[in-house]
Formats: sequence, C-alpha cells, structure tokens
Amino acid sequence: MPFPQTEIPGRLQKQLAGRGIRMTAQRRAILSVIEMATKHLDASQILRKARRVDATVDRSTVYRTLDLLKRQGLIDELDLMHIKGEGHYYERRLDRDHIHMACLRCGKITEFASKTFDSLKKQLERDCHFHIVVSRLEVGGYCSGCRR
Amino acid sequence: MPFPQTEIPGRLQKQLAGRGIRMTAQRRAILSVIEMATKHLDASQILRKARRVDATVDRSTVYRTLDLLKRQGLIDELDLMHIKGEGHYYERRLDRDHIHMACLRCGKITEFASKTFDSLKKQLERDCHFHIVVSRLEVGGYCSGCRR
DNA sequence: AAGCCTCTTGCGATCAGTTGCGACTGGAGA
DNA sequence: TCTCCAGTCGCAACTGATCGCAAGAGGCTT
Ligand SMILES: [Mn+2]
Ligand SMILES: [Mn+2]
Ligand SMILES: [Zn+2]
Ligand SMILES: [Zn+2]
Repeated sequence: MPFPQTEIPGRLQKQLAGRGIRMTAQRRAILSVIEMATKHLDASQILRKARRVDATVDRSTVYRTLDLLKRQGLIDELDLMHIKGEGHYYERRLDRDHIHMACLRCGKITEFASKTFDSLKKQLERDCHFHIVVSRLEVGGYCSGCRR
Repeated sequence: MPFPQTEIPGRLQKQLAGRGIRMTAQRRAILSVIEMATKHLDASQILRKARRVDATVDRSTVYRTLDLLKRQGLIDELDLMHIKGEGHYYERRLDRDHIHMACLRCGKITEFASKTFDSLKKQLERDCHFHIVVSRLEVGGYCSGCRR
C-alpha cells in the first residue's frame, strides 16, 4: 500500500467536508480506518475496525460510505484477482496510480507504479477519444518466490 | 466482445473434454450460452439463457461452472467498473488480451487491444520477476460521444 | 442557543452468491 | 452392454451485500 511521505491526519475528512459533504461520527470512524490502513482492507475488516472507534457503526453505513468515497474518487476498489472470495478491497487513492499483482500461490499482493502504464493510459485517451477517470490494472500469476 | 474469424461451434466443450473434464447436460447448456454470447453476460443472464436450453440448470451450477472455466483459463471475469451493480461479467478468453473501457455516462463498453499493453505486461514480468497468468485492465471514464 | 430542513443512519427485509449434503450420472473399464 | 464410482447435480440453508423506511442528527440560519 503506497504511502505519501507526509500525510496530515484527517485529510480525507477535510477533503469530503470541503466538498460540502456532511460529516458524521460514523463517517469519521470509517474515514480514520481507511486513512490509517497499512494494507488493502475489505468491507468486513473496515466494519470491525470502525466499530472499535464508534460502536454504533452499522454494516450498511460502511457500504454506503465506501460507495460515497468511490463516487468522490477518494478511494479505489480492487478485486485483487479474488484471491480469497468474491469480495472487494479498498485503498485510498493517492496522486500516483499503481498496478496490483496477486500471487495465485502465496496470495502476496505486490504494487508497482510504471511509466509505461502511464503512457498506455495517455495513448488510450488519444487513440480512443476516451476521457479516463479511473483505471485498474490487476494481474494474477506467480511471484518471484513462488515461480519455479 | 471480440470474435474469432472462424469459430467451430462446440469448441469450448471440446477444450474442456480434452482436459479430461466430465461433460454434463447442464455444462453443455451453459457452455453454449457463453459460446454464443454477443456481449458480456452476468451470472443471472447466463442462468436465464441456459435454462432455455436445459430447464433443470440450477443457479449454483452456473456459479460452479463459471468457477471451473475461470480456473481453466477459458473465460475471464470482468467488473466493467461496476457500472451497474456489484456483479461480475464473463467473456470467453481468446488468443489476444484486450482492455475494457466503460463509459460512466452512457454505459457503453469499448474493447481495445494494444501493443503497448502487451509490452507493459512483458516489462512487468521482467522488472518484477512475476509470471503473469491472467491480467485485467479496466478503465472508467467518458466515451467520445459523451465527453464534452 | 434553538429551530429547521435535509441528509444520513440503524434496522429489518430482501436479494445474490456460496456451501454442505445426499441423490444422480458420465464415461472408463469389464 | 452393464457395472461402478468419482465427480457433479439440485436443493435448501447460510452468508454477505443491498434497499426502503422511519427515526435521528449535522450544520446553516436566525
Ligand atoms: Mn494498492
Ligand atoms: Mn469484482
Ligand atoms: Zn507467491
Ligand atoms: Zn458514453
């Protein structure tokens, strides 16, 4: 999970509030969980952690907040090749896009930012006259430790 | 949805049988639906169509068969940016990988094969010592008709 | 500080996808 | 052609995600 060099705590909350979105105790709890995360979390993990901050948080509020953050472009939703189960994973969206690689054997997730990926997207925008808002490149395969 | 120039009907079925996988009436029904599809289908659409071929097909059999085909590398699973709902879409995997672009306004799905995408994957394999088995690049944004 | 409007929430019902189980069957071998 | 059993199936119970609704609470206005 990529981290910015210097992160102001509560930044996510400020970004939302700055867009005129109402701040609630439940949202603050969920946002703090996402902000402090050191790995990709799924909805049930976010719920569990958020409840330690505010015990009233309900499952549906987590899903609704994740949906809000997605629509606002503040988080990205990942499949991670559905290595375990059908669920989705979430991570904060930072300045630089990155690729996710999931090892089909050991389950390790590797992240990688690539210049070629950036130019591929530029090329897509030019060649297909498509304005890209969000992009997701995920690959499944075998990591250096697991390939033979 | 990309189509091969000449497709032998029943090819998917032969591919499975050739790998020693048992062929059943239900599987034949589901395979034919996937083979004849002219667009990306979700599980409930596949179930509905398969039942018109064999009325006994159950929901769980569709999911189990999709899972089998995924594991065999014969179909790919797509999110299509979850333009509508959380579900997944399926398409046959053919020789050439392609990118999916989903328009967030009109919902149109555009497919695109790219030389740069192919070399990005090669570069990934080299730089990360990762052996790619399956890859998925999906982008959301605005198509030529919808961007202003 | 209080009122008010609107957005948000928890709850329960519902829907979609998964799993365990006993019955069934494809197809290899006799 | 018949037998046989591992693999597959339908079913029903279960789990995770969604939705509609009435109650609750941000935060602007006064
Ligand atoms: Mn990541
Ligand atoms: Mn997905
Ligand atoms: Zn590995
Ligand atoms: Zn469009």
